Amino acid sequence: MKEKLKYFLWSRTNLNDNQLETIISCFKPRSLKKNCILVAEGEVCKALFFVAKGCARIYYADSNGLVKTRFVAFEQTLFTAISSFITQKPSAEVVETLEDSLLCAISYKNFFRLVDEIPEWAKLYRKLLEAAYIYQNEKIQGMVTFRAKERYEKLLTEKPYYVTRLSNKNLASYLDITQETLSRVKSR
Amino acid sequence: MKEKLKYFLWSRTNLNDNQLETIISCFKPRSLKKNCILVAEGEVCKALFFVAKGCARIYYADSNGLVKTRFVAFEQTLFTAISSFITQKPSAEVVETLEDSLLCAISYKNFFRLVDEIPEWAKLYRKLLEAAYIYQNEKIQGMVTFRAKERYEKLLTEKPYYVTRLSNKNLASYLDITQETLSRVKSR
DNA sequence: CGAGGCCTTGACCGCGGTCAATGCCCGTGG
DNA sequence: CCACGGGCATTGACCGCGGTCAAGGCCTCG
Repeated sequence: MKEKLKYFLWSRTNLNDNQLETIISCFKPRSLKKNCILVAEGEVCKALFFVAKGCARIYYADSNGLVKTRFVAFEQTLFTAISSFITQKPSAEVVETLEDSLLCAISYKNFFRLVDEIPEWAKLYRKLLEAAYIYQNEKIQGMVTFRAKERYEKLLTEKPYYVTRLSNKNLASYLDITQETLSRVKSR
Repeated sequence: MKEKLKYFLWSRTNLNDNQLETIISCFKPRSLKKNCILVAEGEVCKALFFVAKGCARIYYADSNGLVKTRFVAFEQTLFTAISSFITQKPSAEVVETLEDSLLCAISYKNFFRLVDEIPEWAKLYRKLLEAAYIYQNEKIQGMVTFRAKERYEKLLTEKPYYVTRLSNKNLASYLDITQETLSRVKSR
């Protein structure tokens, strides 16, 4: 399982073997059933995760208790409840597996120790933040400029695995529409 | 004008005097009338700006040509068309002054040269990215969980200067509603 | 002055949310 | 093995928020 993490880091950074080993030894493997809560609402997010297998989502509940999915992490991605992870304040967001999954987790402490000690790791962190920002920005644009049906069709062509791997319920939540309208949209 | 930038950096970092001077000397002051375009659509954003006086906004046009305001930078803030600045690809976003303004600008080259040379500056950049991410995340949450009237009222209590300093047109664009509904919402 | 932009108000209507009924699938236990 | 229950998906009826279009008034600036 750690091989995937190693390959992921190796292919995206200029870390040397020593550094790679130090970093990877900080990650702890975790095998989880589907629908496991990794970070609960109100809890401080103390880890960052890598998905070796399966997938997980990050969601929050709006004022009416409706579930809004901010992000779905599939294989080969690093993710966490970023805001809480950065600020170490209680998280409005919940992290939950959507399938039986194999994850690797690094603690807040170790993560930021490495940021201070290994410049190349700090650089990776910067890249992550940049990517996360750009992702959020595009998501906002999508939500603001496209209507329900267009958002679905865009996702279907750009990231079809979202449509195939997620249940309608979760997909609808990710697109910020209701199950019912997703169902209608799908059937033309 | 540079005094404000100096104080801004001094109060937010641990840069020593030498470093502060190097950094500040990289910024070029610019005095601009209102409604000046700093970065046009399709142009690569080659600078990051500090607002000493006045304000500027970042917006983009949706598929129908409607203007959507992503961010408004008032005094004492660093800002840019982040996505384009990071990737050095043509910007979908436009940067425009909303009032007669005094800005300081640092070029892409100098900015990232400093990131490599001065760790404390790299740290500031990280903080900026973190803050930008958290800002976007909250904006998404607000758009998804509140309706037009609630968004306006939230902004009115949390950042009243948005309501007082921006024209209805720009405020509506920032809230992602039309001028007409903003007008109706304001009059109860 | 006139022209153009901004704000307000009214009439209309469509997207998509809400509620409800029904059917389907699947895991669990008798 | 089947019966049952709960979650998910589908479909229909309804309706409200907020967008669109249009008209009229006001302010600013050349």
